[in-house]
Amino acid sequence: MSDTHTGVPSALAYELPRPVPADELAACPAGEVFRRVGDKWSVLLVVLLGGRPHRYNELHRAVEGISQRMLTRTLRGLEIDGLVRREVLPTVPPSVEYSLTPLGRSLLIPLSALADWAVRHEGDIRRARSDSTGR
Amino acid sequence: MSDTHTGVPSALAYELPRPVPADELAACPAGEVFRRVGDKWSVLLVVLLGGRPHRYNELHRAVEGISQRMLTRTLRGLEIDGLVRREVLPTVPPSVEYSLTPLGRSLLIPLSALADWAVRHEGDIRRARSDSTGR
DNA sequence: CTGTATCCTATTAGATACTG
DNA sequence: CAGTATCTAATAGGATACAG
Repeated sequence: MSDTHTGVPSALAYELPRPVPADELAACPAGEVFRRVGDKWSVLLVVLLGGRPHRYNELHRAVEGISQRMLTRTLRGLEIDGLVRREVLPTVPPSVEYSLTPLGRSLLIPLSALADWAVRHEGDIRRARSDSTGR
Repeated sequence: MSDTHTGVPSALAYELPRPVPADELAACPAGEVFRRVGDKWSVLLVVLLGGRPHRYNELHRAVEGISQRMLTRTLRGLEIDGLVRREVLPTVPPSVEYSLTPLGRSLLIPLSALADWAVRHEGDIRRARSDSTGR
């Protein structure tokens, strides 16, 4: 890296879509999405449903740690935003199947990219944290 | 479409890194990252600093709506996780410059992919929401 | 200019009990 | 099986005042 910082940090700049001006960010829908996806369970559920459809209690067992309340709430939120589809099957006793909509599946792609980043840089973050905390 | 599919339901399956098994997700560092990045201000600040380094009050003005408390707290969090660098310049009065670390810049890439998704599907989400709520 | 400290509110999430 | 209802604890976040 030859340049200090007279603009864009040079090494990665060509890989990035573009520099984003500040005023454009404020009105940007990205904020909404990051909060939808940034809660405690949404990503987990989306990725899980990305593998295959699941029934309610199936999700409850798979996620481990989620309360019924939060499972229901999170699924409702995802359903309202059009990411998840809820289908009641006419069985006795009733069963409900949750699956990703096409929109939900399309989200899975950038989501996976971010998850990938997380896996690759897990160590960096933990190291940085313990440099701050531990010492 | 001639499918050689194994059992993956989606037409998008071949675009995805892989189906993620449930037990792998629980222990996965992705959750940590999505929460770090899912709070109200982190993404905004990271993307902003991705454009160029900023000083404290510069960020305070650029973000608009953030309190001093949250600006400081969010920057500290990002610094602790090694995404942001804080440099005190020996001026009078003192000035502090915040910039992305290489780790922070690398995060900018998947972050931009997700932001891109948000921009492209903003309408879909709003439509889904109003189908549920307002009607 | 660059923060800290304090107080207060709203939101998130967990636990538990109950229902069609 | 697939939820709802209620209560409570923890956390996030804003407003304001003050400080080096």
